[in-house]
This record gives sequence, C-alpha cells and structure tokens, in this order.
Amino acid sequence: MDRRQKKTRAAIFKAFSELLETKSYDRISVQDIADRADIGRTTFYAHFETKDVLLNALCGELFGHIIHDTLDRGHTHGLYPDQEREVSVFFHILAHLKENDRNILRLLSGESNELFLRYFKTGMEAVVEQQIPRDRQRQDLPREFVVNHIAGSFIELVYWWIEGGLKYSPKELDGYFRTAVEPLLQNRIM
Amino acid sequence: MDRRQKKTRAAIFKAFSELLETKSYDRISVQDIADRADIGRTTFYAHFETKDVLLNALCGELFGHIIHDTLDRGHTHGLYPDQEREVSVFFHILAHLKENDRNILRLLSGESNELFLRYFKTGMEAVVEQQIPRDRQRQDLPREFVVNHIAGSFIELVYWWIEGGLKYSPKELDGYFRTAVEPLLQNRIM
DNA sequence: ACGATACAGAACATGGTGTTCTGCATCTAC
DNA sequence: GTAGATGCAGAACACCATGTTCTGTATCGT
Repeated sequence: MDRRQKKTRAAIFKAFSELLETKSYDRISVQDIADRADIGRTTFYAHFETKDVLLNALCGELFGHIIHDTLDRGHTHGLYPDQEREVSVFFHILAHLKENDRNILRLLSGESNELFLRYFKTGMEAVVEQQIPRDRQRQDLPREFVVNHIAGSFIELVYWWIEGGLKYSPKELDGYFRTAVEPLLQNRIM
Repeated sequence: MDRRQKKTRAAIFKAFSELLETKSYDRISVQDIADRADIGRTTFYAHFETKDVLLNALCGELFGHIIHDTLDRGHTHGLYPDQEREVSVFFHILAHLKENDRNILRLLSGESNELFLRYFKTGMEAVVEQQIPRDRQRQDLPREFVVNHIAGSFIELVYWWIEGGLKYSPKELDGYFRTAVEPLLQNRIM
C-alpha cells in the first residue's frame, strides 16, 4: 500500500479516536476529523465512504485484537481459575482494559461508550461460547440464554466499572463476576 | 392547559413514537415529526426546545409508568415468587412488555432500542434496590455490584428476548432469570 | 365579543453532507 | 532519473437539517 495512504489512514484513525474521547459520536463532523488529522475533507471521503464505515473499522481494530487474544488464550486459561493464578479469562480482559490498550479505555469512558459496548458484546458472546463446554452447562437453562446472560452482564459490569471510575481492581471484579455467574454451570464432575 | 396545546402535544408524541418504530432516532428530522403530526415545524419548537427534550419526555412517559407500577407492587410481590403464583416482579415487567403497553414493545424492537434500554436500566436499578433487602444480600459482594449486575443483566435479557422475537414466555424467562440471579443473595434464613 | 395565545407558513442564517473538478505533490516501476 | 499513475488539497456545488424571527390567521378562555 502507498506510504501516503497509510499515513493519512493512520492520521484519520488517530484523530477520530482522540475526538471520541471528548465528543460524542454524532457530534463529531467529518470536518472535525479532517481538521484534526490535518487533511482535506475530500481526502477523508477518499478513504471512508462515511463516518459510520470509519467507526466500524475502528471497532474492528479495537475489539478484534482483545477478543482474538482472549480466544487464543482460551485453550489454556478457562472460565475457571488457573490452578496457580486464581484468575479467569474475565480477569485478562479487565486487565487489558485497565492497561488501556490502544486507548480503548478512554473511548469507553467517552460519551459514545454505549456504541462501543455493543460491539464489545458481540465479541464477548464468542468468548463465552468458547469458554463454556457444552457438557458443563446446566441442562435446565437454554444455552443461548446462558451465553447472553454471561456476555451481557459482563458488558454491564465493564460499563458500570468504568462509569464508577475503576474503583475496583480487575482481580476483585473477576472474583465477584465468577461468583455471580458460577451457578449457571453444573458442578464440576468429580 | 389550552386544548390546542394538548392536541398538538399529543400529536407530536404519537408521530414521534410511530417514527421511532421505523427509523432510528438520529435519522428522524424535526420536519419528519412535524409532517407526520400534521403541524408546522415552528410549532414543534414552540413545544420542545429540541428533539432530545422530546425524547426525554417520551422516555419518562413510557418507563415512568411501568417502573412506578412495579415499585408500587413491590410491597406485596417480592423478588421471590409469590406463594401462589410462582412469579416475581421480573415476570410482571416482562408481561407488561409483552402486552405491549403504550406500544413500548414496538419502540424497543426499533432501531433505537439501545437508547431506550439505557433509560430502562436506570429505572430497573431503583426496582432492584427496593427488591433486595439489605439483610438478604451476600456480604462478600458489594451491594452496588449486585444491584448493577441484576439490573444490567435484566436489561440484557429484555434486549435479547426482543431481538430474538419473543420466543420465550415471560414465565419461562422469569424462571431462568431467577435461577441465574439467586446466588447473589444469601439463603433464606431458616 | 374581546383580548390573549396557539398555530401556519415563509424567510433567513448557519452548518453538516457528499460529490466533482482542477492543479500539485508524491509514489512506483522501469 | 524520468514517466505515468496515484494520492492529496482546496474550491465550488447541490442538498438537507437546524433553530430563529416575523406576519397573519384561527382558536381559545372568560
């Protein structure tokens, strides 16, 4: 790809992310993005058909990595605590967020957090699907209910955590969350 | 209040609700609302400063009633099943929704459902606060965590239920949900 | 019936969107 | 290094939405 393309594309992403930290999505104009990225407005449209396309690309960029990492890790670390570390996949995701990977935390703290959390939820459903072995799931509850409940309440946890100013540690929350979610699974087979 | 005022105000609400069933919130223009309500655009601004003010008024109207009813009922029906009917407050809310009170269901099925569910969550937090006696709550979990978890996962339940086309009955869901949420409370004192 | 007020409609300023065109700068390939 | 292709800036344009102001008319409450 042309160096110029890469540069402006990166500049657009950067400008958009920075703006999303301060303004809500629909109050950001293409002109704002272009100004901040120091490019012409026409150039923006040469890269993205519309603002929504850019948003989708950004979300893919952001959550793609975190979810992908988590799914990779899923083979070794399970929903249940590691023998040694006493933490689960949820801890890893919360820790990622707290480390503010790719400034995702600032975006989730911004006015458009609901927007991002919807994307996040889609990814979380895949993680939960992978993490719950079918034979461990309670048979008296529909699987799709369980998956939605766990993914959904995790999203709400993140929402609440960030709104409240990260007053708890990822480890604490991981413990609380697993306590809240454990009964959706059958007891471990002895 | 002037009859004319009441009439146009009602017409605006009606038009706005109907439009929200088909278009997403930010794709509805004031002109759309005015046209549908068969009033002048200027008249709209005489009633509501902006579209957001209208949205807030509508949400208060919608969720105000359902939450208020639920809080009233809260003194008799608890989080736990009635002795006779085996249902909880959650059943009542889901049943209200399914009965499509004030066309709320059609709004929640529309493109702006996320918008409404955020309002809904605020109300649900009040309901949950009321429903969980402090002495019944597990002491190893922060109360604010528990309240957010229950209110949040209930919202996600509604979201999922509606997205999926109401494939489960309120009674079924009430059972599932209480199963999922029970462990957040201490066992009943014998 | 009278004064007050709600309304319709037109006009206006402002600002955002998405497109097209022209000229210039920069890249890639040879 | 040069030539042809491609990315970019900037201006101009048509379009649509917002929010305000003004005027004349219809309807209200008393």
